Amino acid sequence: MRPVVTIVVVDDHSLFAQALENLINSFGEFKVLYHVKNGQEFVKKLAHIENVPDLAVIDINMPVMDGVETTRWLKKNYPTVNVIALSMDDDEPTIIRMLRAGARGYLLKDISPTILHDAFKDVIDKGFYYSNCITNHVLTSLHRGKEADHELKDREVEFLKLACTEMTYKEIAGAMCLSPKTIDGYRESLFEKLQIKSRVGLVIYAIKNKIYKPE
Amino acid sequence: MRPVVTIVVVDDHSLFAQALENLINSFGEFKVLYHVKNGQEFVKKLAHIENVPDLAVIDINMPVMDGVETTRWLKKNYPTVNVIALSMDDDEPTIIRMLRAGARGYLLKDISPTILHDAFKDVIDKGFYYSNCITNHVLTSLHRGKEADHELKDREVEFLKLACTEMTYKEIAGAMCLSPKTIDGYRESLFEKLQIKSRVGLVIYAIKNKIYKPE
DNA sequence: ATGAAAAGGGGGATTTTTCCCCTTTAATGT
DNA sequence: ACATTAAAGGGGAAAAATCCCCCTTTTCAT
Repeated sequence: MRPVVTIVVVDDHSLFAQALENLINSFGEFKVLYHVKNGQEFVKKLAHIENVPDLAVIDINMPVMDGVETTRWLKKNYPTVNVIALSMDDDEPTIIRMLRAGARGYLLKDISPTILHDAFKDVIDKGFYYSNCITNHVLTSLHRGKEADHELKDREVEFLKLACTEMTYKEIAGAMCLSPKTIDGYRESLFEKLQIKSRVGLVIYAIKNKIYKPE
Repeated sequence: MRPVVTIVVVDDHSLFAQALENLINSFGEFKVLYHVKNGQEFVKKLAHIENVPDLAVIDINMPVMDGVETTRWLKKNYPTVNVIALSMDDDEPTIIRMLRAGARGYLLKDISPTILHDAFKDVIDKGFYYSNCITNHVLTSLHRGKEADHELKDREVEFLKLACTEMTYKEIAGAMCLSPKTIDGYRESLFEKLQIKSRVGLVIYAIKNKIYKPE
């Protein structure tokens, strides 16, 4: 008989977190220590060393300190904690970033309790859990190879955020302390990288990739 | 001693629905009959008359048949069912639409189980539950009066959707079988109504108001 | 060390977007 | 019946976005 596996839930929807806590506890083999609203609260809680769990179930879309940041911090400071990412949307870039940050599994919020249970067991016993839909995503991504991995630079991301406002490129140039011509260069190189043709394309890309979050 | 209140949960995140079901049952005074993934499934379930609940907890963002549609249908066909809307975002237009559709309460997913419990009791006993943040929203909306209720016409919504693509206005005009000049008129009137200055403003507005949904 | 990128910037042309003022036709209210 | 308003459309101009080809300086890997 192995000891009870301890778990922490990190999710800003506290109703969901609470409900999930009850569900997990009902499995019997697991014990939820507590749940927190975001990464920052988790960091605070972890200051008390007795609160370190075996497993952390982390939501990706959170204000303050999101899932990717939290996972990265956790892997650096408490590498023994296994991370399972929990998210509503299954967009590929997010999955990749989450796995690179150190997550051992990725689950969508529309799964069944049974699958959740299986995933927990797999991560504890085998060290990982990858559902079919996730492996498909990752495989297609890897298949496309590294030449398509348009990693945006900090400066480009900054520009992208401003491009989602009603500023003209000239105003953006002023805000970034660059010449309008340089901004024009950024724009053109992004059009090429992202395979788009207009500023609307920039906005849509930024929103899909959570570089700009409306509301 | 009153009889047990029966509840149905409608949410496409079945993990959340399941977890919420457990939580609600743990209150003791309520009994969740079943949970479904969307309005269409709810309609099917209701075909068996013995499955009609006292209360329906309905998520707003669902594929297939969303919260507003579901509530409207429910109020027409089963007016005795009380509806509590459950959502992640607290954007005002959505709240207004949901209340107009017939919801008796509006809750955010980041509330505590206690508040959830109170809301259920209020809706059953008093027929409504409005949290502080919601009443603020609604009051500010009502305060702004009816002249600011930019209800968009079908044609404008159609234009707005196309404006979120990489089509030029000329192409949009072609797609909508209108002169480019008419499209220019739509654009200008929307700029006025929505208090914006550029096409980026249109895209952001459309996304915030769920007229265009990226992925 | 040296050639190749990468980062910042310029000139200039073409389209698109944005803006303002104006006309016609059809629907609508009083 | 008549005024009003909404919807579709036009002319024309200024501003912004898009595109293409060019230059310098720095950084960086072989």
